[in-house]
Amino acid sequence: MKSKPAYLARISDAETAIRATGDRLTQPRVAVLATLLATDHAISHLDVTDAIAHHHPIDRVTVYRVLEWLVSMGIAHRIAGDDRVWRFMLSQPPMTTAHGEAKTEEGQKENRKSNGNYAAKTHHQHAHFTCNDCGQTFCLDDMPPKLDLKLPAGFKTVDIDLKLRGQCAHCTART
Amino acid sequence: MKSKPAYLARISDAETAIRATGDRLTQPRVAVLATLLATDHAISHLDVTDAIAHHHPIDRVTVYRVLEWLVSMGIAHRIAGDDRVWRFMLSQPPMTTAHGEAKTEEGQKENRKSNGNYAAKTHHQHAHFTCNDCGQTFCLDDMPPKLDLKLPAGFKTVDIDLKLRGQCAHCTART
DNA sequence: GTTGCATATGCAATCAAGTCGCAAATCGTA
DNA sequence: TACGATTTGCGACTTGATTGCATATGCAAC
Repeated sequence: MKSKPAYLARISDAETAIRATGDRLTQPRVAVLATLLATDHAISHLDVTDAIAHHHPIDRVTVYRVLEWLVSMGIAHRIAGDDRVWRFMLSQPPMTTAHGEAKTEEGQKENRKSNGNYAAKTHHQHAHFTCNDCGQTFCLDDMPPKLDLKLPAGFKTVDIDLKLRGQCAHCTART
Repeated sequence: MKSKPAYLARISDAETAIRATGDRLTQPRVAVLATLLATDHAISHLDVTDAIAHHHPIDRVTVYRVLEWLVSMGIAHRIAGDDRVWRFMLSQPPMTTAHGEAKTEEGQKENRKSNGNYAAKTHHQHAHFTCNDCGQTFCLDDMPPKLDLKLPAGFKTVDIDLKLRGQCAHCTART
């Protein structure tokens, strides 16, 4: 199915980004991050495992842990799917980097800083789109929607997740 | 903990609503729906099971199935939690009925009709708020936010889920 | 009121995502 | 090159949810 692993092309980008974190540069981390770099939609730990295992074996627990590490570094973020499976994708949607240059060290560090405990002031906001046909989840953070929303008195919002479902451009074109 | 099962007070309301579906009126269905009617936030199947089991034993599988049935009838809807646990609450938030009158048969029938396969035109929209402190999830459908959002070309939205996290009124007051 | 049958329930077994503990391997440094 | 801290891999385990099937139940026809 996956004849030539697409993630191989992103390995050096992945290495750069991982080195920028200051943590250890390991094969599994490189492979997982390269996989994320090579995709434009959110993928599950299983997707990651499959994509990599094709090329060289990797333990699923390791994938879980690397993914979690990437999230804690602010490099990736997780999305709760409707099938109660976590999906992951880069914090900066790869659309902006996939055909350009990899993330810079500064970018990573900034992400990292703002991550640790982001409970405070910032309204963290994400928007995702899941296609009912192909099941893929895309990140819409490029176009943050304006929300006009008033909460009941006393409610304080810290974090906003907008999840859209429908038909993606690709599936629309096919019908 | 739950000294007097609150759901008992809602049993006749539940019976009315279930009869309105045309399907069988069974003890488990009544008990589960009455439990949902008696709460103002989204609860898990386990919450439902516990609440009922206190009064008379019920199998957890039955709870799953009844909950699923309620969703298919359009009476309840499910919310994917951050802990990969489904939570359920009435489609019409019970705040509007809890201290007033139970849902009418007409209301139920209407729900049911619009549910079956709602893929078509309607933008189904839900807004939920989960408290980071107490963990409770509330339905904010009373105050639909206005969304100003443009999707990439070709994307068609059918369904919108807005999930907010923060601190609920109760927990805010306590701090 | 009784009977028959479709439908729901209860139980046990099973599935799958995700986590934990620990020994062995690996990375970066002294 | 060797050492020590960090990661990885493996197996066992947890837990929410699902499936199959025999039994029980609701409802309608008689």
